[in-house]
Amino acid sequence: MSRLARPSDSTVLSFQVPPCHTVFAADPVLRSVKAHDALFFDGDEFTNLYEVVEGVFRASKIYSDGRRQIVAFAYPGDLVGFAQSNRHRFDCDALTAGKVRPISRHALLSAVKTRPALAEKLLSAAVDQLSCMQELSMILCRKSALERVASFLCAFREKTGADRYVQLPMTRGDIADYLGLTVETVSRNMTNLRQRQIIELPEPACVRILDLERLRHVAEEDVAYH
Amino acid sequence: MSRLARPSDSTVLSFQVPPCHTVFAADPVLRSVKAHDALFFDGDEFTNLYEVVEGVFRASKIYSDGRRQIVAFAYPGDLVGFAQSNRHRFDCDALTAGKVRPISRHALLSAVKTRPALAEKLLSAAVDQLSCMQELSMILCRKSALERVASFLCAFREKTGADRYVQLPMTRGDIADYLGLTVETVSRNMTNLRQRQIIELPEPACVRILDLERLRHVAEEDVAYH
DNA sequence: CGTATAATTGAGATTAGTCAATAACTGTGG
DNA sequence: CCACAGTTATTGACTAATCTCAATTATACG
Repeated sequence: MSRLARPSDSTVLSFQVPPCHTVFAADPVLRSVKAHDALFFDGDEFTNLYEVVEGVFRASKIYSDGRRQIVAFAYPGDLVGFAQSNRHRFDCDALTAGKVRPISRHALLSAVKTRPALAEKLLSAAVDQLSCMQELSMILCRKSALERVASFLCAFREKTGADRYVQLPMTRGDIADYLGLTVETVSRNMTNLRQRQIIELPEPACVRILDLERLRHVAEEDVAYH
Repeated sequence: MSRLARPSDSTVLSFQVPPCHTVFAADPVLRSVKAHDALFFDGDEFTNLYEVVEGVFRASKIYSDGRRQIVAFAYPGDLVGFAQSNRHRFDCDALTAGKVRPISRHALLSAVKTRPALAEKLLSAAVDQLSCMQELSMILCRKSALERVASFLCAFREKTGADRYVQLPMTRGDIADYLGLTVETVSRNMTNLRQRQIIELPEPACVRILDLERLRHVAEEDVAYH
C-alpha cells in the first residue's frame, strides 16, 4: 500500500485492530444500526467505544459558528469513540446501515491491566495511528484541492478493498468537511478528474476509476516520498 | 489552558509524560547536544527514543521535491522519536543546545510488558495526543494564515511557560513549514500583528506580546468551541 | 568588515472561496 | 406510477487569500 493511500487509515478517533488479533471477539454483543443512527454525541459520557463490524461511520465535530469538521470515517475493523476524558468529543453516526460491537470502557481498562500483550498492541496501534495522522494532516495542509480529492479517492478505494468501481457512502459535503475544502471545490475537482478521463461519474455516489495510475500520480505529484 | 493553545502540545511524534510520573527517571544517562546536532535521521534504525530534558528540538521530514514538513517541535518533558516500525520516519535535530535522555526501545518494550500501569499511562498519553492531533491538524487546515500565526505564538507561549516575552528558537522558515505556509506569509502576518499593536518585534527572534487577549482572539476567531 | 543567511516588503499570478443559479437525485404521498 | 418538494450536486462569475518571484534590508558569523 502506498503511503499516500493512508488517509482513511489514519482516522484519529478510530484505530484499526490488526485483523489477526480479534481482540474483542470474546464479546458477542452486536448492535445493528440504521443509516443516520447516532452512536454517541459530542459531550456524551464515554461509556463505550465501538468496533465497526459492518457499514461506514462518520465522526464529526460541529463548531459554534456552524462549521463542521469530519474527523474520521470508520470502516469495518476500526475502533471508534476512543476518548481520553470522561466525555466524547465528537458526534458519531452511521452513513449506512451496519453493525457495531460496543466495548465497555471499564472492560477495556481492566483488560489492559491484566493482559500486557493487549496493552502493547493497543499502544502500538495508537502510536502507529499517531504517526500516520501526523503525516496525513500535514500533507492535507499542503496539498492542492485536486491532490486532496485524488488522494481521498485512492485512500477510499484501498480502505474498502474496491477495485475500479467505488461507491461513496458520504456526500460531497462530508468529503469537503473531511478534506478542509468547500462542496463546490470538491465538485469542481471531481469534474476535473472526469474531464481528464481519469474517472467516470455514472452518478454522484459512484466513481469508476479509469486510470488508477494517473489518479495516484495526481494524488502524489507534489508530495513525493523518497 | 484554552483548547486552541494546544498546538505545540500535540506534537505527534512527541508525547508528553505527565510531570508527576517520571517514568524514565531510573535511567540516569543524559546526553548533551549542541544546537543543530541531530538525534537521528529519517530512515535510521529505531533504537532509542528520547525524553527532552532541556532545549528545543525539531522533527522534520524532507520530501524528494525539496519541500519540508516540520512535524513537531519538542520541548522539555516531551518524548520524541516514537516509531512504530524499525526505522525512524523523520529527522530530528536540536534548535538550541540541550539535553536528552535516550530510552532504549528494547527497555521500553519490556517495561510495558512487566508494568501494566506504565502501559496504561503510555496508552492514555498516546490516545490523548491522537485526539489533540486530530483537532490541531484539522484546525490548521481550516484556519487563515493570520489565525495560524497567532495560534502558534499563543501555543508557544503556553508551552514554554513564557509570560509576555517570547524567544523563538526557530526561524520563520521553520514556522512556515510547521504551519503549512510560506516564509513570506508568516512574515507578513507577524508584521500585521505588530502593526495592530498586538505584538512587538524588537528583533526577529523576540516577540513581546502587548495584548494577549487580542492575540488569543485573533487565534480563535473563526474556530469557536462550544 | 564582508559575505552569507534570514527577514521583510512589494507586485503580480494562482488558487480556492463566496454567492448565485441551475440541474439531478431522493423520497414521499397522491 | 407519477408529481412534487427537499436535498444534493454541478457550474459560472466574481472575490479574496495565499503563493511566487523579485528586490531590499537586517542579522549573524567568520
